Amino acid sequence: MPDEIPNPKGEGVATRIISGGAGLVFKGSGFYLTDYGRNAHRTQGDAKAAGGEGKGGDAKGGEAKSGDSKDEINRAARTLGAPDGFNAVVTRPSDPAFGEWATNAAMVLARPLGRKPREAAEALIAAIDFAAIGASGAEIAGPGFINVRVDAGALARVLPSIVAQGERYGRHDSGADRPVVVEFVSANPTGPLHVGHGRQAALGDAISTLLEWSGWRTSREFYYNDGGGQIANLALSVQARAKEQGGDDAFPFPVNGYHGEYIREIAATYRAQHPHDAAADDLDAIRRHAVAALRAEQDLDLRAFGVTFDTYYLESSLYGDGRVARTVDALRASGHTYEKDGALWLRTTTWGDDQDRVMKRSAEKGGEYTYFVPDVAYHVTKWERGFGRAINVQGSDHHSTVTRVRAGLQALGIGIPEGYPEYVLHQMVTVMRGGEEVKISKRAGSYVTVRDLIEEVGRDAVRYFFVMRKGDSQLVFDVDLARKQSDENPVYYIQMAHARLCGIFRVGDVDPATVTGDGVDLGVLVEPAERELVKALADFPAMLAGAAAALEPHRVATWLHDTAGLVHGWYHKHHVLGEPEPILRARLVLARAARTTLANGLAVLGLSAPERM
RNA sequence: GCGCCAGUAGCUCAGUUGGAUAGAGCGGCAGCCUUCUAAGCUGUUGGUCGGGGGUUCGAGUCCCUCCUGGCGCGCCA
Repeated sequence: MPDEIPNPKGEGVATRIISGGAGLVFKGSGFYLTDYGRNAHRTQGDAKAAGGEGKGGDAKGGEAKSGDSKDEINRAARTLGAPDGFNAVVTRPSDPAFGEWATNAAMVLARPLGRKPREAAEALIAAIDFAAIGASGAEIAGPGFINVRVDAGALARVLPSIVAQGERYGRHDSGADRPVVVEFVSANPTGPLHVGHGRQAALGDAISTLLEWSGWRTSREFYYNDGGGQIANLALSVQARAKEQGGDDAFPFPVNGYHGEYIREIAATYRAQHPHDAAADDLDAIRRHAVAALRAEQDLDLRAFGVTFDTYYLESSLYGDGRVARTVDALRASGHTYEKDGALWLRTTTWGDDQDRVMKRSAEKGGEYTYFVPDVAYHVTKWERGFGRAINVQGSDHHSTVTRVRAGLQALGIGIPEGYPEYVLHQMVTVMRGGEEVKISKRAGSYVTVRDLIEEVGRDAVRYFFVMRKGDSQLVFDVDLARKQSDENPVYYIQMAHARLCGIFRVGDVDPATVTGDGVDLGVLVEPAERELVKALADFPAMLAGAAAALEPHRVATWLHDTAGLVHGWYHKHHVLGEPEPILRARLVLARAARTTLANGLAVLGLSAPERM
């Protein structure tokens, strides 16, 4: 039965599907058995305790959202005879001189309507109900763009809406409370977490949060590859070090053993805690000790990083409950397998793999299942646990597994969609310090761990640096930059913007809770710097929705940095305290809305929003 | 050889899914502290968007083809 472990966030309990203490039982084949049952879904209903479904982007009385503008433009276009498939593109122009909204609709319509672009634009402008979308006017620009203007009062009507929604501003419910499982980190318990795992932890956690903000019922899952040769290798490595420490230098160190310093430390604690095995002969006990020690280490790393999982799933449990055997039987029955050279193969080429894959090794190779069989069995459990959507965050070095896991699921023919699971593959991380690359080699043991980074530059900086780039890009982690507490460091820049906004209320002795925007004339927010800031705040929900849909948290990081820049610029150029009453009151509303929105963005990335720095 | 990803300013990277004069940060140069945090702000410098074709009103973005780099291509996980 699963252990219940406290969730550090204090939001109920998480369930892990491994036993805490003596659950690992060595089986002759080299695999492990746990007491895992079939109750992974048991606490699923609690998983979203902190989430909830948002009614996001309440546009009532606020600036019209791009979706509303688009609907109106499409409606107007149809009155002119636009073709059925027509769908206007409405964007926020980069140059404020082009207004608050722009559409290319007239240029796209020109051909089907048989008119020149600018003529089509004139007709379209005549047909659009601008009042309905909160616009004060429109003009034709360039080759046929229609630029829509919104006056200050209408633009700023979004601010009271932001204040009213508070911590919920930016949430929406497109996920409709459907369950999704996000698997990430999934490190073998053979060493501390390295920087690659760190990127995955930051990325996976942010993706999970993004999905929660989109109304998905998200479950974070950690899969332990605790079977196979790697664990045996770990045990042998520790044994060799233990014997060495006991004075037995003749014992051979495994050829592919782990050379990290942590192996010596684990060997030392083993010897201290197992005085009856002074000769270090009990390989089974050594293995259990090593796995427990490394899992504890990884838990500490994750805790330091502020990442919490709802479920821990042990590969070994798949053998214990017969899932691997059942999966193999089902695949055999599907007719997609064959025997060759004494091994059992799956015809993965049917689903686009470049070669068929071995499921079960030949007798002379040990007769065991290859890793991908439990992988398929594991993903079947995701499906059977009710996760109609599954997202795997992995390093790009695992991309070859994508095709074969999906192929295995398709071969089973149990109704799992072809694109299941979805994969977010991230490129490798290069760590730079003092202008030189720090080599990462797990086997060599001379690599940078997640905890090294956190201790050196702080949790917030590590998390931000890991999500500020698109996962597809290789990431250079500049330790020297991350540890700087200055304007060169983007995470401090963003947090400083938030702290400054808080400072306005603190110094002015104004209780933010009293600033709601009720009865305040927001039409006085006419300065370009504040108009730009208002627009950035208004775009927050759409930006979040886009980031969630694309599974790209770096968009949030980019938005935060851009918006922080707008805050700093506005703060520097315009004062709040000491201004005439109408200006003061309106700017306090802007300051509170900006503070709330920045804090929400920081929260999505798992970053703190300090009130003073 | 095959597959996936990337190539944008001196460096690190964005670029709203095909739109207007390609943007930030850092670096360089020149300025701003009796006013809500100078951990900040302002100005400036800097580009054959890897090369070449193509698609169309319009391409950093889509297609083809080369070049370069990373990661994979096992009866390892």
